[in-house]
Amino acid sequence: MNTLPAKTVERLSEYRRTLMGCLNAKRNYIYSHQLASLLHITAVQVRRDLMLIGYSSVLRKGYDVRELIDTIGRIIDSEETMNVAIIGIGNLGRAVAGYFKGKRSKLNLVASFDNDPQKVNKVISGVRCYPYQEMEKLMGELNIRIAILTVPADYARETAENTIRFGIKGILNFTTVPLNVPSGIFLEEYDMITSMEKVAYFVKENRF
Amino acid sequence: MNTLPAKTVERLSEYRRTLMGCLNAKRNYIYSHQLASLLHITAVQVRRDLMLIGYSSVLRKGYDVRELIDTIGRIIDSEETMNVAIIGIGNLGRAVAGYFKGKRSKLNLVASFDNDPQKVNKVISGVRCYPYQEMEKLMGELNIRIAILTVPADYARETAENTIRFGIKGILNFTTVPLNVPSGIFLEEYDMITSMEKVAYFVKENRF
DNA sequence: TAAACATTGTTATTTTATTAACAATAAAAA
DNA sequence: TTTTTATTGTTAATAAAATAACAATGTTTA
Repeated sequence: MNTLPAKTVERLSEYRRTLMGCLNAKRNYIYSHQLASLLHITAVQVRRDLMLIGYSSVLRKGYDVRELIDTIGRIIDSEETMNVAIIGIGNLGRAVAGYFKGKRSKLNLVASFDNDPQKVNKVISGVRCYPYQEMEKLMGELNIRIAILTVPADYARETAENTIRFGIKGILNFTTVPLNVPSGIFLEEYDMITSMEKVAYFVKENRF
Repeated sequence: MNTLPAKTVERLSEYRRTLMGCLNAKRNYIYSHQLASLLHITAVQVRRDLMLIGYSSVLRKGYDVRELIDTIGRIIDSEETMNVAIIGIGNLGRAVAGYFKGKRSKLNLVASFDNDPQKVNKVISGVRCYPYQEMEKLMGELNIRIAILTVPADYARETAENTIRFGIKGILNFTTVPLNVPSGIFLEEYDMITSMEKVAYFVKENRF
């Protein structure tokens, strides 16, 4: 299978969680327009995305919720679990950690790192916090593949370089410092200030 | 001036902050390719964005950093300050509040709301937390235009509807629940789980 | 049974975003 | 002074994403 467009991957993640909600509500089949409306997108978008992953419904009966959840999982999850660490377990790090409570099936938060002695060697938001100095050793031992960067801006670049040196393959950068990474490392950045200023701009303009 | 493309607005926010860093470093002029490289994008992108806001440099001298900061401000900031509230001052809310410390010039965080008696009427992360019940009254009094939604998923929809009823014009939704809003309200959503699963997918695929 | 209908999968079209190409031009070098 | 060079602003080309169009087809209704 070819690599999917990034936007499709994002929506697949959202489809799956929405579908899990449907299962909980004992709904076993769902039409494209229903799934679309739960996510406030169009039915065509849903059908197109599902086409890309080769999923087919029974005509006029809608999609089999459980089956579709599985199919999406086969596409976007890895075979074995993928281990994740949070670097910097301040407010933001703890918030992110909280999302792992609901058990992301194949994504495993296995460690956090910090250099605050108050935090080190404690379990914070459900995950053990290790001293920053042990990162090198533990990245290997725990087979950590993804780093979530929630350190203060001043440490962003240095920390990112370290995680890469210690073998990380993907970084989710929540700091406001833009990173660049060598090829072979996947980088996803999210900047909250940008989002806030964007909202302010469009509110001011009031046409969008 | 026509409304700018959303992506351009996002980059303008990033340009400005990068330029402020330059000013601090006593750099007064900057070439498009230098600004680009600080953000790990292309010089054409920078020039194109600046073309859209009608900024011109002195040829071959690069952009005047201070002037460009001002120009961007005139485009993306509103005349008067725009007031913001954080709804739900848990870990994520506190993390967001932290970004206002550095004083977003025209974006003012004036309140947070929560219904935890432990938090109410205290100053948390630099902002006073008011009881959820007072939202209606204070949204008007404090002239709050933008709501940042950092409540637990179960409250997302209800809370969003309330903020809209109380006069908010823009929502930045950090919950994992997709919202839909009436026209005239600007909605920006960010879903951390989606980002994490996206990173996991591309790490697994290892071609992007 | 035949006609109308609802839904899907997919191709075609449009829109949006990015990248490339290049003329214009001033500074620096010859 | 003339030539070369570096940089910009802008138009043209390409790529990516979203939307529309529609044939195919099984279900329901008449």
